[in-house]
Amino acid sequence: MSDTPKDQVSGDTAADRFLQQFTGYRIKRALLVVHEDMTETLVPLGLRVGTFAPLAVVAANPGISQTKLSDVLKIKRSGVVAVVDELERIGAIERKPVAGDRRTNALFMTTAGGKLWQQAEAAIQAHEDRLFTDLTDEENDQIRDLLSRVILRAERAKE
Amino acid sequence: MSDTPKDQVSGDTAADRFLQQFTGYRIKRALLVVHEDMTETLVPLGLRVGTFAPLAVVAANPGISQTKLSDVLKIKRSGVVAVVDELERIGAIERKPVAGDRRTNALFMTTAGGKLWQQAEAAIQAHEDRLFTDLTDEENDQIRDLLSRVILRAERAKE
DNA sequence: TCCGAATTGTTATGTCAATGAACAATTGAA
DNA sequence: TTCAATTGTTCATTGACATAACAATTCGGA
Repeated sequence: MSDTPKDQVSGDTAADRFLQQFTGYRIKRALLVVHEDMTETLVPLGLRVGTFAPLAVVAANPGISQTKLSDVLKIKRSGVVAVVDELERIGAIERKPVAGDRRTNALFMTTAGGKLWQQAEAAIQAHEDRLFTDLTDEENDQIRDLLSRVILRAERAKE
Repeated sequence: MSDTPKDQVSGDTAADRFLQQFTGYRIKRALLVVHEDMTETLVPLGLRVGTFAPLAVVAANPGISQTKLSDVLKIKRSGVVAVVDELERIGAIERKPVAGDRRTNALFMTTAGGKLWQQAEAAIQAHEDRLFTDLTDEENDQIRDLLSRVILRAERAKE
């Protein structure tokens, strides 16, 4: 195989280019690098990729229930339990009883959690700026719009 | 919470819109729906999302080694073993010894595998056309170009 | 008012994709 | 020739989910 004698940048081979004809594969690869960089960004804060989104939702929706959270995050209620456990354990949020319904937990951020969220949001904003720095603002808007349309369309089709 | 009384389309709440300010989250959600639809598309062919890409690479690179395959797919050699096992078990590809090197396996598609690949490629092409039908050709090119730049940039930064 | 159905959070268990560490066989290089 | 590197492999583990069952609680209709 003399056409690829020893290339460090293996993302530039003919085989790779062939594979990237599929948009789905590109999305996967893009998520891979984003996930990796995001993980490194959140480690110093004691957060993970899987706890950032829940924290964001609770920050924006004080008193949200776990079921509602599972709905927003598109994960099952059983999965929410572990995530809320973790965020509660590190003291970022807390479960509180709800007046009219003893089944439900209302999720609130602690004051420590508020500060943590401020840092996390700034860190992730910087991370995205860094990763997407090649893109103009217009391109950034475009890519987000296109992704949204794909998501909405597919979800509507599932009904 | 009277602002979201009972919406079936939970992807349209304020909470969700807030979360989607992060491009990384949109990518994740997009991959989720793409992955789901792709799975349904491949089931009738006896393939999975995780076996489609390897099959594509072997189709385009007859005689490729497992290590090279792991390099192209960005997964570890140990992970390739299981995938190649599966593709060999369903009779799509086969391991063949290499003349000059008794360590290496050369991967080739069987004739049955060739037909399977033809069907799979067509099915996935239809799947992408269906999912991305809202997008013009130009937008499709754009989104792929933008994703590529994100991927290349992030991978170069890791060196 | 009462009783069955639905909802909420939870536990236990499984699955799927991928990783890391160790290993034998083989090859390459000093 | 001998030591380092490479290839494929096994095994144990992880992370991020899903499914199924369950107790406690609430709701809705006879």
